[in-house]
Amino acid sequence: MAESTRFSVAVHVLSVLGYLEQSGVKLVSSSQIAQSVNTNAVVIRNLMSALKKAKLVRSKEGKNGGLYLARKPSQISLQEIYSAVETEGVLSSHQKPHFAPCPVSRGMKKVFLNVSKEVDGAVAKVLHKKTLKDIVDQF
Amino acid sequence: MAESTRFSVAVHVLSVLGYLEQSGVKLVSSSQIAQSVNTNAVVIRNLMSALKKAKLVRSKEGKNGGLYLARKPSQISLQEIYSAVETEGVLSSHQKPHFAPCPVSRGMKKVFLNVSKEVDGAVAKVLHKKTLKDIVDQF
DNA sequence: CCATACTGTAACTATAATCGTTACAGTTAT
DNA sequence: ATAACTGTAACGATTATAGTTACAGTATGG
Repeated sequence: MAESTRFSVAVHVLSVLGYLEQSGVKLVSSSQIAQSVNTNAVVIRNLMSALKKAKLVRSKEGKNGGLYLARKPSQISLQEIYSAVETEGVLSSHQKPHFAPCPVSRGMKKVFLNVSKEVDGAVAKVLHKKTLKDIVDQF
Repeated sequence: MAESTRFSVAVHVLSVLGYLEQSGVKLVSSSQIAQSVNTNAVVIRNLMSALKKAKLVRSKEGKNGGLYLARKPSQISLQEIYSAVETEGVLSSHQKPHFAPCPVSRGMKKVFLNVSKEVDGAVAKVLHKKTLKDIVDQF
């Protein structure tokens, strides 16, 4: 499987919200955000669905509605964004059934999972230190 | 894009070579390895092509030929395996053209790349510490 | 020296994941 | 009421990856 770009789009989207918030804009519509990302508004709304579940954004429905950050950018870590939109870790194991006569084949899944967990932990540590504010301040 | 499983297959393949080497087996054919991974022999040979370029394995052609490790398992780090088979880092940025009027859109690529590099560095550090021997010893 | 069993690689097809689109129901402001 | 939004389902398009077929090249061993 090719790697997901959901995380990068999520960071982009939240950065737009954070950036405009600084300029006094309270609500941003999904189609405005879609313009910035250069994609379809529905793609943004689907992503927002995940970000809402993670309580990173809130929305106002109806006319003149839109999206806004649920917290201050300094209180949103990239790690939270990551886990909100990516279900799997950074390394993915192949999922073929094992070949019973081979001990390596039988044990591979478990062994790889341990490596995978360790890598995910290191990634989480890096992302935990960075907040959305750190990103927004660069614009 | 769905995430690549090339790394996990590469670790599996090299583990098979390392494991059998311990049992005195000098050469393993691509179809034997394919059985263990539960895939096609050509998939293995294509992967081996990358691993040969990285000088992690060698091959003997012709009848009774096969593949073998170029170095001892203790001298092969998971980091080397990773960079041999994965061209991109663990985080991938979306590649849409930017929307010129939006500063976030214009700057996003560069900003995300910095995060990406930092994450890749952390992953490399973890993988560098682990060798193929550490993996093989678990079987 | 020919049959056999391998590697190496190109070219093509199949499959699956993701993205994008259409459509429409629900909600709120004016 | 109408217009402008969000929310979500369903479907189609696109793309990445895996798998397959085919065959040339190479070494071994009878």
